Amino acid sequence: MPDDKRPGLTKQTLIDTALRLLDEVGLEGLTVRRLAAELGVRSPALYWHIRTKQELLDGMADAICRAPGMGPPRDDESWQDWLLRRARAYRATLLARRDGARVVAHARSLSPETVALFDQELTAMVERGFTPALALHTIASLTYYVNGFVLQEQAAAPTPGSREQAPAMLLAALREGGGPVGEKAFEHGLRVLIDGTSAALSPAPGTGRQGNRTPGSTGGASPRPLTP
Amino acid sequence: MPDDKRPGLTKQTLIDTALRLLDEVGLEGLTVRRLAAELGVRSPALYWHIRTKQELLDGMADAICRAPGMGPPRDDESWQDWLLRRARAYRATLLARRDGARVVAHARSLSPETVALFDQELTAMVERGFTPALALHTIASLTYYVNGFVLQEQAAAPTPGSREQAPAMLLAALREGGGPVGEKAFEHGLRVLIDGTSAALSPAPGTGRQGNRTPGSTGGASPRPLTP
DNA sequence: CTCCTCACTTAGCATTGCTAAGGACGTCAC
DNA sequence: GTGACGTCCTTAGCAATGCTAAGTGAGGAG
Repeated sequence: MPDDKRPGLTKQTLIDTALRLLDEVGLEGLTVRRLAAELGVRSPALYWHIRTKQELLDGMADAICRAPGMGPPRDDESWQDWLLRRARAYRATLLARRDGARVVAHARSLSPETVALFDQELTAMVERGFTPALALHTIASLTYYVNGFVLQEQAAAPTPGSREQAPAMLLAALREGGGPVGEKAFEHGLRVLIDGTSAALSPAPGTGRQGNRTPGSTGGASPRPLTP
Repeated sequence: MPDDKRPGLTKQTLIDTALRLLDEVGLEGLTVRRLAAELGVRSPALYWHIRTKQELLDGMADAICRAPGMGPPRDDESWQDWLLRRARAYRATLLARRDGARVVAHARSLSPETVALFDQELTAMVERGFTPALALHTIASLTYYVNGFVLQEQAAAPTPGSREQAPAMLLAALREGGGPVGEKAFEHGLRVLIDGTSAALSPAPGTGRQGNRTPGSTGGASPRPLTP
């Protein structure tokens, strides 16, 4: 089906193969020579399609950021539900690939397509009552949280026996509610961020904080806390 | 004061010098040979004091994590003020050193001393009304946020001219309230996290969410939103 | 004085990202 | 046909990396 041009290799081919190879060998093991071998060519051949290895990594990060689940909300979706869904999908995408978080952390630039997708998300948020700056800050904060979270999650060598020598309160916390990573920890921070955003978007009456809302466009923003 | 033994070099000396050198040459430029030259020795000499370069990086990250401003709150400090202060100090510490965030992101383990300090923080939070698990999740979320934030902040090559070709809504956001990084963006996410934590700690009456609080120890936890 | 351990040296290995130069192959003008 | 040209890949190799192996000199213990 793919109406291929002449070249046997494409930048996109490199990126796809590199992502697949990443799962096998990890970021440390992802060398230019190894990728070339996977593609059946010699390593300098890759430099006809990419200028530097960093450019390849940027492409990989970009592909990850355009995973299914990202993108603007559906029309019937509240911004809370959408942000929850998006953040979970984003974490799942990062977790799905070995060293996925490290790859996006090392990326230096995003493609115009991804920026455009991001812009659609901002637009949808503004339609739901956010100011542009508030929308940007909200989605940025959420992204930073997920990045930092999965980065820790994937960096954590389980280190068997570390739990035994944990100090008292830390040990109590571990016994009570799971570690600092994992599903429960992620959901906690996620809920805190969404709840806090609700408060920032439409401050409760009487708290006297000046909301920087555009007056008169209450839209679909609802201040109710989430009900998990 | 330090009762030095014979050796001219110490693991601590390596770490301190490496941190100083990091500001000069960045993480990419921080090679074992370069550090050895800075210390006036040949590169294999360092391997008498460290097992691997990663161990050096771990030590550097550990030193960063024990910067001034970290550690448990003062007695007269509310947990909100303390978390705010701590998060700001943490960000400032990461920002102060070139590639500071990348260094802690690459770290694989923390020293027992740092874990103990962390445990003191958890204890102080429990004294202020948190459950151990809630305290752990809260401080972990905050740390992930700051890590992710500064990581982005220090990765951002300013890319002059990128603002001109930004899509409509993104451009509006940039004009309105500053970029996705910087002081304003950081403070926004920080406030959202603290406000959301207040809600999680003592849910507003009537919302019907089951708080996992230890009943009867309301402590110093106050549900008021922050007044910036 | 001898021995031993510590702390460092010289020499070098395998691997890395990347470059330089060349060569096979197809297309197109003439 | 044929030569010029652009595309895409090759072989060869460079400088730099983390790290290891083996040796060396200094200083204390006996």
